[in-house]
Amino acid sequence: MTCGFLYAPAIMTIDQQLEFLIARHVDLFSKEELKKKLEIAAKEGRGLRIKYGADPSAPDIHLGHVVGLNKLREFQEAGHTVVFIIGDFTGMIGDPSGKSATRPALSRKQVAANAESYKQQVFKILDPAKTEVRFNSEWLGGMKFEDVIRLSAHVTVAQLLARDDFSKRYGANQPISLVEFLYPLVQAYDSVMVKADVELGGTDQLFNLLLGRELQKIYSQYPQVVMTLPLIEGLDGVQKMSKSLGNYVGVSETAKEMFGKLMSVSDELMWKYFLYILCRKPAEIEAMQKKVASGELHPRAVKDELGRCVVDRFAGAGEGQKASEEFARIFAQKELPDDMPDLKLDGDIGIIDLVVKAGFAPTNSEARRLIQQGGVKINDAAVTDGKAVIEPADGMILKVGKRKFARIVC
RNA sequence: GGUGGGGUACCGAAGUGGCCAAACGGGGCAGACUGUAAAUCUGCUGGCUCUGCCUUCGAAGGUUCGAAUCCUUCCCCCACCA
Repeated sequence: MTCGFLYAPAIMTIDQQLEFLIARHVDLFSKEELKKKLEIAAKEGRGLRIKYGADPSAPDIHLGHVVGLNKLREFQEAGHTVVFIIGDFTGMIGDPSGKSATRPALSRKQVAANAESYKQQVFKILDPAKTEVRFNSEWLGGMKFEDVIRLSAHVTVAQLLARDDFSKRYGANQPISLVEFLYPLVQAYDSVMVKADVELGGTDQLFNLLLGRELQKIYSQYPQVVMTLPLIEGLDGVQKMSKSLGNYVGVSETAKEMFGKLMSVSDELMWKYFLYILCRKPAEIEAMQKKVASGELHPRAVKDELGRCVVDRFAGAGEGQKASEEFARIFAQKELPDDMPDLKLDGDIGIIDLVVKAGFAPTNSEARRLIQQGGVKINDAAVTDGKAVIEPADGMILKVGKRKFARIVC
């Protein structure tokens, strides 16, 4: 079984290309328009401009982003150009998001640093040669207040309140800041400025993307095609994958971390990952599901493949196999990991101090709890007495919980 | 500007003088079971030199033997009406 990513065949008819490009979408406005755009582009011998916006405050690209990035890559494979917009202007203002605390405003320097990190990660998926990276401060930074007012005149409050999360929050007496209100408008204006043919986003972006169409019409442009892709659930299987919830797998994590995290997802969820992260064909996934249902294939084996393929793709070819083997040794055969941190000790040490010194508990109280609950082991034997004193010996192994190890060195 | 509702631990939310380090739920952590899956079950979830002590309920003062709870001042948030 190869772990190859699904790329476009070299030559496709317009109809084939259309089907390829709209695979896995949730919303699409509209298929006919996209077809028309593809035809015109083909006739004129150019590619379409596919817009995708990114928030500059989160330079950790994770599998949730990959869902959209995969689609962008597919557009590139079909000969189109991705316009990757980093929302640095809005990031510098700081966005008071309804649910969480006000996001900190970022400095110019931070934004620039984040952008670099962004590119590095995004180009694990996108083709740099067919990507145009833009910052929206380019056009927003020079706007006068007068321009802002003119822009705002195009949209009504009722239109904005039509957005699902706005109307919900308004109905529930939740605050909505004016900045948030302006956000969709700003994003829509970006579409005008980059002359987007298509804009891609998560399903939560639908309203903003559609507003882009409206605004483009007002500015006498041919409106962009809007396509949304699903927001996949994170490791907990319930909440959307996001950095703030900590339920994500980052594309820049180590092979070991990625693999371990993927093995902890639920069986139901892994199929989604096969579809949206690895872009496996639905028929292929169904075949696997049937085999699992009949008992012919163990779900663990399927998940192992998922882990190997994802790791290979983001950490480098061959890394997946290594991570899988290491994982099997540690958790199935309960052996020790290849590399674990050394902990230098000089003399006798209380078990609580040891756990804290190793960095496996933030406070003594926490360490005490872990010990009392049987989560602390020295050389595979649980230490449950908080007063125990450890005489260090070279090569002694401290294990806390299931996955924290340290080797003691004297 | 006016009216009303609020600010409690990671989050939501009870508590309105002592039985409050603070119910309950979520999350998290540990243990059992496993495929480090899910589900389930059990325990823990402020700190410490831990049968006790210290700090915490927006902030600062005050009343009281005793305050998250009462009083004063202040700060902040939300909705509605202007």
